[in-house]
Amino acid sequence: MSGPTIRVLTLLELLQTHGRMTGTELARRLEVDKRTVRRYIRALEDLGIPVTTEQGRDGGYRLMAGFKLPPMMFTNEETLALSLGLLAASALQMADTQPAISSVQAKLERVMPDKLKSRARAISEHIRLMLPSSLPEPSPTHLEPLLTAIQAQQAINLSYATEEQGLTNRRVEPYGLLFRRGRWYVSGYCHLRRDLRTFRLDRIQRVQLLALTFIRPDGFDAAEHFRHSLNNMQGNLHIRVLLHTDRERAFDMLGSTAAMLEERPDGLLLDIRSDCAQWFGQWLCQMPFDFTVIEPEELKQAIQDQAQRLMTLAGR
Amino acid sequence: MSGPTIRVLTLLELLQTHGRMTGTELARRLEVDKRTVRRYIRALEDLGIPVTTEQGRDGGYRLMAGFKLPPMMFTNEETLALSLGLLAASALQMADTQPAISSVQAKLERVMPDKLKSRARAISEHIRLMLPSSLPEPSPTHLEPLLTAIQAQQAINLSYATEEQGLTNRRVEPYGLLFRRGRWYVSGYCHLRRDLRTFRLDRIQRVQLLALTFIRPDGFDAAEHFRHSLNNMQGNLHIRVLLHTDRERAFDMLGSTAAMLEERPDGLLLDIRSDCAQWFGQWLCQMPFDFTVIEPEELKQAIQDQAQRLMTLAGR
DNA sequence: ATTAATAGGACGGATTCTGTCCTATATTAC
DNA sequence: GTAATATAGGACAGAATCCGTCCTATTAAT
Repeated sequence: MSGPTIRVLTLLELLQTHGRMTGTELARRLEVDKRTVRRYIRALEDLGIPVTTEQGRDGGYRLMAGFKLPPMMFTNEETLALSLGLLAASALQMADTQPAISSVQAKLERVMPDKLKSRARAISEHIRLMLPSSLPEPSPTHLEPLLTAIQAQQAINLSYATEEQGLTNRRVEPYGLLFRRGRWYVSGYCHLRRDLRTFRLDRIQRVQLLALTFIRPDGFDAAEHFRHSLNNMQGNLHIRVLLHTDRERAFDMLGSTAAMLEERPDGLLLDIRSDCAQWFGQWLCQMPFDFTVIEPEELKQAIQDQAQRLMTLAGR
Repeated sequence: MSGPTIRVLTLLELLQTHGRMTGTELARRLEVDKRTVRRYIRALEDLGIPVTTEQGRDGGYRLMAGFKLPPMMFTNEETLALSLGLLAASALQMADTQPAISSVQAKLERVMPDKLKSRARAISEHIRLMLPSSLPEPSPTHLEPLLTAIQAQQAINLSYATEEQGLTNRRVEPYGLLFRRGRWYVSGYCHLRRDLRTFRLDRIQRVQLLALTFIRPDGFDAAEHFRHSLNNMQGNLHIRVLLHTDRERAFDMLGSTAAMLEERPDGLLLDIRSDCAQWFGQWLCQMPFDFTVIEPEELKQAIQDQAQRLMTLAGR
């Protein structure tokens, strides 16, 4: 965002996408002073663009109702983001969308000027993403009806295969969908269990939309709930492990979890909650660097158990 | 018509309403010199607005189609793919693109029919992706010049920090970019080492485009080369391990690698090549299920070593 | 009254812009 | 082939703009 010209255009775009915006907000977005935003508004008015301004509390700028322009073509940055996104969708195989992705690319390229088009091509041809992809088998067939139900806030009837009880039938008010480690989940209120539950899509046999609407609780976050339901299954252990390594090597093993490591004089402290000492212990067993378990005792035990098992498995 | 900013925008408007216009005519209308009109045209091009210019008699300037986004139609599947892709790009934090992603979403929504728009909204609001994201710190600053160089098949000069030798300087013919486990890499022919090499972007200090073009070998695949360079560092061990578990549990641990498991009467056979027995052994150490190492011996040794270490680390 | 908005004048320093010279290049008409 | 009419863009120095930081005024909602 270099010159004033592009900023004025961006201001126009911002006003068109968001309805009303305050000067302060615009100033933040455009990275200029509030005073300058006023000057830009004035410039738009000089160009004959009808900007309504409202003074006082709850005031702000807005384009006159009915004034609509088509959006500007994507910028270089936007094209990068878009192309990377499509690459990611393709690499993650989140849904059975390979042909859809190609045709989206084709449609978008058709409306781009040559320069952008070749840029988009370059991105999709010369960038490779190696991402953990999902199971090869099942395209998530139930995604479509679930999305509809969530959008319309419509209850559904699920035929769901649990590990313990086999096929169950339950009425569910679906709140949100989640994709994690190659699998799709749907979260919602389950009338059978009378609680929030999360269901794996590949275990759903049948989805039936009901003529019952519901109201989604405010601020429901599927990821939040998922994490919560993982952590609260049992135990909820407070785990503290000191890793004797540096941030870079830690990142190689932990990925983004590495961000929450705390610096200590003798290493990096991993302070985290987990549901299951055994699971966490096994995970720790792959670390190429040394570590010290501060708490809990169960974790030490889990690691010892695993080590014992490994000795036997690799025995000659 | 006060400042240059307004005049550039007026020029845009003039070109939009009249079809073709000569520089002299534009200069007259804008009350500036012809030279300045040329500068304004240049400014528009820098903004990403495609202007065709025709030299010679009957020449002039004209806007090309594609400086605005036209209305667009997508199928349901395409909308899903597009929205998921943008969600993924946002979750992976591959580049410093959060604002770009939002504005792409906004622009696309503006050119879609209402029905699709609400669908796109529903997808981005009700679907959460939990994906391994990259390091919080460094937005990959060198992505842009590298992409340009790859696209133009232009050699570059890299200032690269290696672990062993510190800062090095080398001429590289960049072939492709790769994103893997939260990090960006560039692959290409390195004139210093006279071989294909892969460089981490966060270790690149400076990229300098050279006025030297090269020819990319046909069918170069960055992922291929990356895998190759990982595997061929040393040894190139042939590994065969029998996993005593089922496909589903195997997938939980192996991710997409699970696809290459072969069914055996007594379990699933993992037949793979790896460079380093130690690394692979440590990775195996986290498995919650039993397994049998068929070959090589080094792998058994590596697992025993790790198990031994774990015993010490978790000793009371 | 207070608060949170817009409105806009004044000013100085950093930056950009602009007209005037150039020369080069491409296309068309004759 | 040549002339005519376009665009393309480097260099330079003086003029203008742009922008943030001061102000003070005004308007509307709480």
